[in-house]
Amino acid sequence: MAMNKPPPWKVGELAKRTGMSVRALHHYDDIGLLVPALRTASGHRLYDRHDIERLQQIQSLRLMGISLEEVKRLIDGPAVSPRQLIDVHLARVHEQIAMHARLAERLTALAIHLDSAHGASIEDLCSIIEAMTTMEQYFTTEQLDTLRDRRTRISPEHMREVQDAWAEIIPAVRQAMDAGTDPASPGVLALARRWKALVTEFTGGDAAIGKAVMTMYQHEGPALEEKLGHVPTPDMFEYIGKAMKAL
Amino acid sequence: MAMNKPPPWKVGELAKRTGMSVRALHHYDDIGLLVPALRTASGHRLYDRHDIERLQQIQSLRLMGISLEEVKRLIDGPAVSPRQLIDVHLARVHEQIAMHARLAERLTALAIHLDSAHGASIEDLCSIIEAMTTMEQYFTTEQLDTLRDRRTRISPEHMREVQDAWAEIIPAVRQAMDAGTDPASPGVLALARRWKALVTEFTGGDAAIGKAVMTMYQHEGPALEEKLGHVPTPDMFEYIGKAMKAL
DNA sequence: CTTGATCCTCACGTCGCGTGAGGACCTAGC
DNA sequence: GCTAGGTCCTCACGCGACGTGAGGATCAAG
Repeated sequence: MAMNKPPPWKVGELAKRTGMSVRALHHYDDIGLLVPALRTASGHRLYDRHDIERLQQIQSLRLMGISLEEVKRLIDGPAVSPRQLIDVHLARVHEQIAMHARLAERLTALAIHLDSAHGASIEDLCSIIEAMTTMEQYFTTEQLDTLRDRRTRISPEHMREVQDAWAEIIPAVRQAMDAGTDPASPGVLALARRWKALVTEFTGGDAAIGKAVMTMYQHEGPALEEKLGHVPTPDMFEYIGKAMKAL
Repeated sequence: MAMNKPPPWKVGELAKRTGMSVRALHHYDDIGLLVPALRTASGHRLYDRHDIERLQQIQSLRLMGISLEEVKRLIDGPAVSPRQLIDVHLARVHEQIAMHARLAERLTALAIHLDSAHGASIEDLCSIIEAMTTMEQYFTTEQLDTLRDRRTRISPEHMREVQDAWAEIIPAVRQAMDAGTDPASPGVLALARRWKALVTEFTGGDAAIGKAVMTMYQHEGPALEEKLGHVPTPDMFEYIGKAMKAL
């Protein structure tokens, strides 16, 4: 038997009834969104039936995530069509979702990296992030997924073996190239075979990934060298390419 | 041949190099996140190598959506483990996504309603929203999907027919009930048959939906009456229930 | 008349800067 | 040496939707 008190209501009562805070109602008054129909001599706000209807409209629209500004425009002037506003607003929400989804993906990938390299310092954390964002520039999402998937299946020891192999091969190739050795010479061919094997293992035979890696190295060469140690330069790609043709 | 000027750099140069705004760098200085190593006699900020590394860390962490406050805590004091922070942050992001996804669902449903009832005023818009949010209280998401799906397959004319049928049946049942007519009497049984058919058509035979409708009417009775016109009361449910048992 | 609840009006804080305002400094050409 | 245009400095308001007091007036009940 809720004895519904008749209007006019004071802020506190209205707040309780509608589940709003008194401060919010004050705010709506301040910005002219919901100005109470009357006030007592002492200045207390008194809301009438019409105000309450308006407040319910406001609450409904706010539930849809519409800003107070837009709510006001919608209620006060039917200059904007509801349908159009909903569409625009929905588009904004979808954009937000897409952004947050991308963020969540990055964070999840980051968490995986942190798990594998535990005891990570802030520097490690940041360089992983940097590497990830750099990779995002050059690889498609699927390619990144493929690489991530493959990485999880590789043991840390093997990872180090591969690193060591590159650290051995790259300087060797540079030396041969600088010495003007024929790319088709047996020594260079041996290097090319090892090179090709390493690349194939990394790319899984996917030529697109191989190309992406090359363009990444070409653009980010100096920056990567600091982090990875030994990085092939474009002329080395050319040189070893000749050797591979002679295989 | 980008001649990399050596540090120290002034704000404008650093801003260009890092893609930040000068104002942002000022802000980071203000909050003590990135205080330039030195200043000229006239007060111009000069950033050294160390500052730049720190800025790159800041940028990395900001890319993951981490707040300036947390970035500061992470870099300055390794009191918080990166891993934990990422997890917490990821949880927050997922929450955000869930919220926005729910919002998008509501907005999409709303858009569908607006399409069917075109030329909708703001009042219509708000009452649709209100009805939707009320329904959300009583039906599960799948039930709402089912109902929405079924609604789209029904022609507007049929919708009106159903409305008219209820407007006829409900007062008739009330009259019979108030008159103390036996629920098993032929007239009431005829009403019960029509009632049952209408309910079955709406619920699609789903008892859970039927129950949800009943509890909704019981809780929201008076509020719904204003909008839908004729609404059955709990005692009418009981009365017609007896009649249905006698069918 | 007192007391506790409710009401009022400022006004600052949130978060990450954008955007001026008003003035000092720096570099280059004359 | 002077001037002009670019860069730098320090305030300080603004955004969005209120939360959270501060300090004081008003109201309803005992």
